[in-house]
Amino acid sequence: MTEPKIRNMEDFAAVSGLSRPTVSKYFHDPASVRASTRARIEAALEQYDYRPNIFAMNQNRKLTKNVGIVVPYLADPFFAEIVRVIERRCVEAGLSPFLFNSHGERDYEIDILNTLRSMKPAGVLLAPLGRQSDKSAIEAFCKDVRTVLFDSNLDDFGQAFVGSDNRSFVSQTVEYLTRTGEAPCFFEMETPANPNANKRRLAYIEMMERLNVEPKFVRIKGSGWAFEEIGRQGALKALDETAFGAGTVLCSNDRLAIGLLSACFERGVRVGRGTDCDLRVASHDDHPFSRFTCPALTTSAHDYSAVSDEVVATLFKLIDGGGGLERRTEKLFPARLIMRDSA
Amino acid sequence: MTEPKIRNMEDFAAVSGLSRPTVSKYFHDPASVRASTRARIEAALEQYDYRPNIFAMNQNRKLTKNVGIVVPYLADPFFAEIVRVIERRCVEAGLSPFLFNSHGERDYEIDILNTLRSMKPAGVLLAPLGRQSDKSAIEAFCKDVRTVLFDSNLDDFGQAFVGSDNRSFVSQTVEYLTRTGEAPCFFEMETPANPNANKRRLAYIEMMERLNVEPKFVRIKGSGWAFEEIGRQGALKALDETAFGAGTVLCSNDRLAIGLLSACFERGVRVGRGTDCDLRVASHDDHPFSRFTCPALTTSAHDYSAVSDEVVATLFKLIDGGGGLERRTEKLFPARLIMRDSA
DNA sequence: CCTTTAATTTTACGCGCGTAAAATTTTTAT
DNA sequence: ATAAAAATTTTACGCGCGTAAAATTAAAGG
Repeated sequence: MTEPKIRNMEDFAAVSGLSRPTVSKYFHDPASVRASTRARIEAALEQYDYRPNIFAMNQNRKLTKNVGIVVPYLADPFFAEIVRVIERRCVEAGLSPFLFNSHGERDYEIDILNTLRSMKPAGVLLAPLGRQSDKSAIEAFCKDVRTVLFDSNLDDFGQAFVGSDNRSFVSQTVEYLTRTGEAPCFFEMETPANPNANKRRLAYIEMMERLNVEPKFVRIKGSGWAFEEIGRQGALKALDETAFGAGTVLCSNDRLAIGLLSACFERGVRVGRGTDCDLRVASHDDHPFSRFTCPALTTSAHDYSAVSDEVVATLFKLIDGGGGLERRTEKLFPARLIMRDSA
Repeated sequence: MTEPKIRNMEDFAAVSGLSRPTVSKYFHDPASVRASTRARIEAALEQYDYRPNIFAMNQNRKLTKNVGIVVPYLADPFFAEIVRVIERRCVEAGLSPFLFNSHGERDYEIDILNTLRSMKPAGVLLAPLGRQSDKSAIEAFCKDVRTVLFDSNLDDFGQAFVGSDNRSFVSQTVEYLTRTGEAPCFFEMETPANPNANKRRLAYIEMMERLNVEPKFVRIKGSGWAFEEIGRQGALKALDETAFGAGTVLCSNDRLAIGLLSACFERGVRVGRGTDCDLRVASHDDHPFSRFTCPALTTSAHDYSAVSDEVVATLFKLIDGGGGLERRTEKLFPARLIMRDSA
């Protein structure tokens, strides 16, 4: 080809026979230029496949189309899955999602917030670490950048919170287990990283009191994000000490349950609701792998799709609203009980 | 505070008592300014916590410190895990990793490459989709941007490839299974998305021929990235048709194996190497969950750490080398057999 | 202590684009 | 057809920073 090299929007406008600002308008919103102009630009686009410099664009734009998505630990399939859906929604809406992983560490989270601040994003979807978060850093960030919290609520930071209703999760599993057998004991980490874990514990206690049954806990040690291994080790110890006396266990979350099921298999403890079984196990989250445990895990499912939709919808409200919402909103979605073979 | 508001580097340089370009040098490389100058900047930094505009910085920089990391499907824990390690290595080295997920789709991958091109990254670490990739798009991209391919090799694109040695994976599992029992049949998808799957099949055939045993395949239908479910459905069908005759199965990858184990449990097929077992199952990848299947999965492990280190080291060579490497390199890491209870 | 050389800082300019306001063209109403 | 209104395009300027080259300062050598 003997086409002249297109180095910037100026060059591209020249070959399109238009002025640069007109082309600029087109890239900001193709509908904002006349149809005939749009056609000319798109024709030139085919021929030269020019793309605006992303940095120069964002530098001066009042509002970039960037959206930050921050999760505490991306190697957790639960977050990988929810992020997968959210990211797609953003792209469909013409936004540019940027994905950040806090790696379970306070310092990473702080660095990410600083990076995001300098990216001047249209909005940020933040699932905070929880207990480990630097609350004052997050509070300061939320004042500067329009932020929607999801998964874990943190004080009243951000313009909105979208998550699942932990009480709904627990009430359904406890009710089901009790109705079809006996009230469960609660299997959880001693010092959970995530505020949802605390809410689930409280909901468990509340449910048990309503049923007039003494709440019973198996609390295991451990830190970090290797919940399956923590659950497995804790369960091995508990099994050896016959701590699950009752015969029905409700795990705080599916990852612990996966470890527990692995320990049961290793110890020859039969899990399920059959008469020949030793233990019933249920849990919360509907982790992507809970379908494939042995036996398949009975669990309370997040409405991944509804949560993702609401998170992105809230973000749009923030963006369109200009200055943000009038007041902070909290939206919680109920769980759906998924009965499988483990309980 | 009555401090003047710092709006840009000019302001910040003023309160530091320096010129803006000196401050600019500092941010590019703190060691490039005199110690006394550095001290003054850092003192001012404490007081005003200014951060340079990331877009303006990258716009003019010959080489940004951005690194693109692209994986075909982030909700696959295998990729989540390897990305987790790579990302940390990059941060430790002072680079800014940006994570992209191709969502298993050709169009996403193309869009990501376009976005990356406009980000003028110092380098890109690309795990391509494989069969679904738009080869010419990737080829063109690799010519413009210094790229290290990992996980899946694709023709001779990019400046280097880093991955695992599929033959090493398969030879160890086949050898082990054969030595401790009998030669396995091979469980795989009919039309795998990933070139590694093809290499594993060829390695299996080669190993079997060397052992003078007829290769035997169970090939299952399915498309997409829900490998566990595909494996489960395929295994249910195969079990019902007693297609695993031999009693020893080698799965192309752990995710299929997870589905297979789930199917075995459902059908009451006992998996393991004990005399009371019906089937031995082994696989490849050492997926983060393979430790927690029931029974725990015998598998060939990637050397995640070595691969990650090498990927990042290769990237550094590219960056430091300025124009890149003299010639394309390929580095393959051998697998490590992990004996667990499934075989 | 003075000159030469090296290290550092400043001057001066440009990057690629957004955007308000001015100029132009197109559409609508008369 | 023509004036008024609306839509669109162009002019003109600035954003925040990188960087080559010039100017300055510090270090080295005699």
